[in-house]
Amino acid sequence: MAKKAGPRAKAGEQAGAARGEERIRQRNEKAILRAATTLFAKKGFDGTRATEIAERAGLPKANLYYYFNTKEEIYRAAIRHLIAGWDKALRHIRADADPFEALEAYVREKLDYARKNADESRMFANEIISGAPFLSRADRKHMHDITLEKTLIIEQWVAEGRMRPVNPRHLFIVLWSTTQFYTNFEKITCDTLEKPRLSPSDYEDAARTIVETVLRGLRPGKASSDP
Amino acid sequence: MAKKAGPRAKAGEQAGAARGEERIRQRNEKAILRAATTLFAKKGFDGTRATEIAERAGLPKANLYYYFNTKEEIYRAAIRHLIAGWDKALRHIRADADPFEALEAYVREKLDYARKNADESRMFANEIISGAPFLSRADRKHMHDITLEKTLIIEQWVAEGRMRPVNPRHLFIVLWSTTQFYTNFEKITCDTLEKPRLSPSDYEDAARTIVETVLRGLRPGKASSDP
DNA sequence: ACAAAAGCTGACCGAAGTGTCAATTTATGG
DNA sequence: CCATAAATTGACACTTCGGTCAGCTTTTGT
Repeated sequence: MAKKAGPRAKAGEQAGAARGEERIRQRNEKAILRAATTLFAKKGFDGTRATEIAERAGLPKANLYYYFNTKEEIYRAAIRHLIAGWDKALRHIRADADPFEALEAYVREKLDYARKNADESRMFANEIISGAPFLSRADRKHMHDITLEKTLIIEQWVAEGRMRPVNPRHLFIVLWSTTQFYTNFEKITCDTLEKPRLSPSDYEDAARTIVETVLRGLRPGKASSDP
Repeated sequence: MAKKAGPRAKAGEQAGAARGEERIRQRNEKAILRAATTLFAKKGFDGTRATEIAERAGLPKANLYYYFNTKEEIYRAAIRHLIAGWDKALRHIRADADPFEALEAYVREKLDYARKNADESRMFANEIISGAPFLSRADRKHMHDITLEKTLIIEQWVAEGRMRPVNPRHLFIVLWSTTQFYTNFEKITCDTLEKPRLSPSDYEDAARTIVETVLRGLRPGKASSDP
């Protein structure tokens, strides 16, 4: 199939007037994706109605289908967008950096990213819990490759005696889980902290807790393993 | 409304033949709840069709509506069930216990519970991410109260110098996030560990990692905070 | 200025899904 | 065994929702 969805779906800004070319299309697609992400995050794919997305984007429903062929296409576009931001924070993990400075920077940035992009973060979590039915093999490979690369750096640090021995894959899992929990499970976090909403200072407390528990446990030092 | 849903919805086993009283009803409700939990976990409330639940429970759809008035009622019943298991693992946190033995036992049991009740755990995660629209105030208060109680114990341990200073609420959040991540986000965990499925030994590795990072960081010892 | 392309939209359709019901069968208690 | 309650179910009513379409308006290039 694939018959309509606008006349020129691809072919970015190749030449000619770079000014406002495709301005309208870009603005509307962005509005649709923003609205969709918020709704998908809260209500999931099936729980979100095309009409709702349209309303939130300030467009009539039929207009949605001028830009996208199906609701699923909107969902996939949103997923693609958030996959692109996956590895941002990982750039701190460099072999020539100080392990603990690098890991702390990573934790703080990840926490910050989740806070500032709460909807994306939640939508992603939803997708994974549901078994990642819309993640392409390429998406998963990408995430996997990036992780593997950073894994090797951790192993190197361990080999150099700069950190305690640790399974780097599990370490990343622990770091992901903690940094995403605050945003993804905001409701339960708020209940626990007895706050109506999470403030920046709560995120600061979170960062400190993660650094002082998870990371401190990895600092080299005489073995105090058994009591 | 609320007109049907079986003749005797409540009034457990009060008297008379305790043998097979209400056997059929009990069996069927259980089958429905089990089937529903699995589906709600994977596809969310709106993504799950009443027909699917019925099929999975081995019943015709109309029979579902003999036991429950609405799909929402099924969902609520499932939620109620899993809230009941929330505090199981927390029983290890007792003031007279050794802090690290207690915390390790807690971590291991929580990990184990999540693994063995993956569907419930995922359904719960789904509910929270979506903003906990079906959690009653009482449910939330229950969770909050239990947590508060354990929080005080941690504070006592800190005051006695048996652990490093830590914000107990954040500590619990870190512990929840890590212990639930493996099950809730199984897909991403598998990709990261390069396994098709998680084996018990992977969970053992997870437990060890959590204990050796998160918990080790809390052991008292001379301050090695700054480099 | 004007033609062609892009953008917009109200009205509509068919598929699918929730919940209903009346009629039938099965279990239970005396 | 019979009467009454419980359990079962196929067929159906009603609604909602994803997606279409034909014709309209606006923008753009020349």
